[in-house]
Amino acid sequence: MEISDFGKKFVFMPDATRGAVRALTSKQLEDTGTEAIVTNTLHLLMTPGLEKMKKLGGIKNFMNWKGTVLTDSGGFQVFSLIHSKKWKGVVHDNGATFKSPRTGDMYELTPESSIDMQMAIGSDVLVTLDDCRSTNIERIEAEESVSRTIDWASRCKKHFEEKYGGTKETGKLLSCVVQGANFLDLRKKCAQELSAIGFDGYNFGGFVIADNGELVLDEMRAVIENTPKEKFKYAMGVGKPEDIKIVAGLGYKVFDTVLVTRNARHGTLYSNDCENGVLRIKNAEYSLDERPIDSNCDCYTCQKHSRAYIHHLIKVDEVTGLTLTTIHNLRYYQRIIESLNQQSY
RNA sequence: GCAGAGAUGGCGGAGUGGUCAAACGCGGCGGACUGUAAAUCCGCUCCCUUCGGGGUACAUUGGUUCAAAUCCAAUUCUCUGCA
Repeated sequence: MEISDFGKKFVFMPDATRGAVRALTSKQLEDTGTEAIVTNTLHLLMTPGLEKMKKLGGIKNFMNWKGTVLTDSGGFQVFSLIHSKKWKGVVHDNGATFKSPRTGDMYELTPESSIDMQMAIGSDVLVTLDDCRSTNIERIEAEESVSRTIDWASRCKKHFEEKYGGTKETGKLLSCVVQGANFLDLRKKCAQELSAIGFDGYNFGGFVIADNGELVLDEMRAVIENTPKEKFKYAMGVGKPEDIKIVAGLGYKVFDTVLVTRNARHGTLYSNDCENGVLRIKNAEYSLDERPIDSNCDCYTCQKHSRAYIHHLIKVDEVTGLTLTTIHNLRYYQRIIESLNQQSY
C-alpha cells in the first residue's frame, strides 16, 4: 500500500503493541489479510528503547513486516496507566512521566520525544501525543485535556517538520487526536483547532463507549463534521464487528481494537454460525463439535481444525490454541473490512 | 507382627468443642473484555428452595456434651519406621 493512500479505503489494524500481534508470526499475520498494524511508542520505548530500535533498523526490519505501520503516540497510556493510577506517573504540560512498576525505571514522553521514538520505530503513520481521558469526566478536566492535546499536537507537528522535514521529506503521515470527552462543543473546538494546524489524518480519541454501553456517535460525528473532508479519519479503539460497521457509516475509514486478539486469547470467537455472532470456545458444548468455528470462514484455523480441537487446546493451555483463535478472529475482521470495501465500490 | 501417624466436599489441602456447608488452591460451569501492565479478570460450583430459608454432610458404628469435622471407644482402611 502506498502511504499516501492510507485511509482511502477501509483498513483494520490489529494491535502489535510490543512488536507482535500476540501469538502470531509476521507471516501468520500477513496471511489473515492484514495490511497495517499499530505498534506502541511507550511500550517500545521501554523495550527495546530508542537507540536499540534505531540500530535494529526500525520495527519493519525487526519484525520482518512488509505492511504499513502506524505508531500510537503513548497518549492512550497517559490514560490507561497514569490517569487510571495503574502506574505511578505524572501528566504535566510538557508531557508525561511513566514509572515502570517492573523495573522502577522512569520514561518521559514529550510531544518531541514521542515523535523521535516514532521515527526510530520507522512508522509510516505517526500520531501526535495526546492527553487521553476517560468518558465521564468533569468539564474542567476535559478542557485541560483538550488544550494540552492541541498544544502537544502543534509541538509534534513543528518537531516533525523542523527535525525530519515533515511529510514532504519523509513520505510519512502525521495524524492528530481529537479529545473532548462527551462535551460536544469541546469535541468541535478541538477538531477545528487541530484542523487549523493541519494534519494528514484525524483520529477520534478517548473512549468510544459510554457508560450505558452505547457508542458515542454524536461525539464521533462532531469530529467528522469539523475536520477536513479529504483527510483520513481513524476511530481509535473501534470496536466490535457491529460497531465498525456503524462507525464506517459515519465516515471513519481506519480502525483498531484489542478486542479481536484479546477475545481470541480469552476464548471468545466470532462466528456467523452462532446467535449474536459469538462462539465461546471454552464452553462444554464444543468439546465434541467437529465443525469449523465458522462454516464460511476461509482462515487457516477454519480450514484445518475443528471446534473440538481448539476447545481442547484452550482448555489445556496449549499456546497453539491462542495462535489458532487469533488467526480466526483476525481473519473474521479482515473479511468484514473486505466486504465494506466491496460495498463502497 | 510391633511402634507411630492419619482418614475432611470431584481432587489437593486448612480447620482440632459452638461464629463450619467448612479457608485457600486446582478442576468444573458460565460471563466480561473496545488507541493491550490482560494466555487476564469476575461470578457460581453438596441437595432442595416461593431465595426468607430448609435438608443431609467431615471413613464406619456407638458414646460424652446444651452443642462434635473437632473429645472418647471399637471397627475398617492408608502411610512411615522397626522386625
